[in-house]
Amino acid sequence: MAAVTARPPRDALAPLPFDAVIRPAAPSAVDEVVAHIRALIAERGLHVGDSLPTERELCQRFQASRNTVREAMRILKAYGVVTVRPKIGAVIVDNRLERALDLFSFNTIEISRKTFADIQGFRSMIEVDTVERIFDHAGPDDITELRARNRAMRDAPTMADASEADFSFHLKLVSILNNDAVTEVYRIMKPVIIRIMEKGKVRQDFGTSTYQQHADIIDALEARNRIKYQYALQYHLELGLNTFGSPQEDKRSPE
Amino acid sequence: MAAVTARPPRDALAPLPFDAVIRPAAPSAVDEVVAHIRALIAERGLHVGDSLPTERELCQRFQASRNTVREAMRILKAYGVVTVRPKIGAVIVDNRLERALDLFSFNTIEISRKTFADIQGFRSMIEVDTVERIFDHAGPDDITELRARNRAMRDAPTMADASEADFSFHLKLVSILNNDAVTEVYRIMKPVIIRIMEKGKVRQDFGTSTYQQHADIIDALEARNRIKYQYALQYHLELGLNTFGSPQEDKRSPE
DNA sequence: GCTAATCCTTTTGTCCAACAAATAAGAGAA
DNA sequence: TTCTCTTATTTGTTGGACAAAAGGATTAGC
Repeated sequence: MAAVTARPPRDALAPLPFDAVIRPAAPSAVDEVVAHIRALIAERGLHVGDSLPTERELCQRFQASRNTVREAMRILKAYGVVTVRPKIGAVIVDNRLERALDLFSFNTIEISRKTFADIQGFRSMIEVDTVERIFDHAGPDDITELRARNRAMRDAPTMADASEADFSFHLKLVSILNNDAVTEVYRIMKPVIIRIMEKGKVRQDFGTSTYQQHADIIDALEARNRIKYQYALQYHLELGLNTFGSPQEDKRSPE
Repeated sequence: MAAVTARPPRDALAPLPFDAVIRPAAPSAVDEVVAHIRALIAERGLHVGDSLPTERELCQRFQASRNTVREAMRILKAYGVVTVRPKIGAVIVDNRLERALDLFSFNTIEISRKTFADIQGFRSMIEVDTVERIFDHAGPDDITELRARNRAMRDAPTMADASEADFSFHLKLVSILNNDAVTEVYRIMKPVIIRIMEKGKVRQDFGTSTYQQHADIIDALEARNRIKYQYALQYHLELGLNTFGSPQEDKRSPE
């Protein structure tokens, strides 16, 4: 009597095999359940604090096994959109920011060189290439604030505080652009940027070389010297690349 | 005959109940497996491209059931540190930035005038201000591809298809920068950008004025004419601003 | 001998059923 | 009424089965 049925041929109605051939990225049952749950949240207009149906109810609703639903729930938990407790069930939360931080405290995986280069390249576009916009908007108060944050970095007691202050300096710089989209993206990227800042540095570096580089950038900004500003900032951003190591990793086995 | 043993009392050795009281966040079996795998990666010094042991091997090594190991693997996949394929197994990757950005594609941003201006400003920084980088990287193939996508937009049957093709054009433009961080940010902003593109337009506009603007941009890029390129692109991006309504909200600094 | 199609084996993907643990809710006693 | 104990429900974990994918070994055909 068919002890285990194991997911009736993809879909009881449609002959999926052809579809599966055409579409290489066949969504797994778990992915489908995740999409279903997201759709459920959307259509019911659920917000933080609201509860989701029980696992078994979701099994029945989406015609999936409990393990499949549980794996889907694991994804949602990992994304920080729900918390699950026994008997209580799944409750919608918003811990996405914490999760983003968790991602890069994941010391087990070293940030790849490609990621490193892309992030620094992105920052270079936002901070260096936008020189005209920054010069347009920067006022005396901004200069003062930048100097204060640079001193805070120099005087920070620990490595973590120093890199936090370092980020704060650059965040202030881009905030001069007065563009929420930019600051939001920077906020999301903060964990990676922090780790990049600490890469190959010791505490003392923040108080000496990094401090001096920041000072040069501020001076150029205050003097409205475009060339010097771009040179100083570009130099500052590229420095970490050397400490990262030789770029042999990316090579596609030159055979 | 004890068909299912189900995790012998937490730990065969230690009396955990006290611990459980002291420590409110009692780590689940899945969390422990995740920690074990992280430790395994660290102690073996595994990097991007290396493979993890098979699921059943991990079960045996950590004394956990396969479902538990699978849920742990789901977490690692959600974190973007491994990819798993049948028969191949789990391979270490680094898609954490992509996942971090993904986290924030959940919320449906409502587009205010300020948001609209910021998004367009952001695009202007990425597409216009980076002119030197784009000129450095753009090749004949890129020009051809841009022309193809522009024609696709002109010939699109519906409004939705046209705006999709419009986005595709701009995505191709920024992809010339060869920076995953930029393309990822564009990808998550896609829904908003699409809505901006359709704002105050009729289907015909994509085939006439928008098509011509794109053509001008491509011509300038091909001719390596920086001034013309920046002018054409900036003009193109600012056009939508007028159709959005009176800009009384965003007090433009009177220069 | 060499190529190509076929079979085989390994590994992940999904399903099912059971028991353990946690806990909210209700029943019962003071 | 209020506190405590029981109960029922829900998540957490386990074991086992089969399906599907994919690489490797085997064999047929030239």
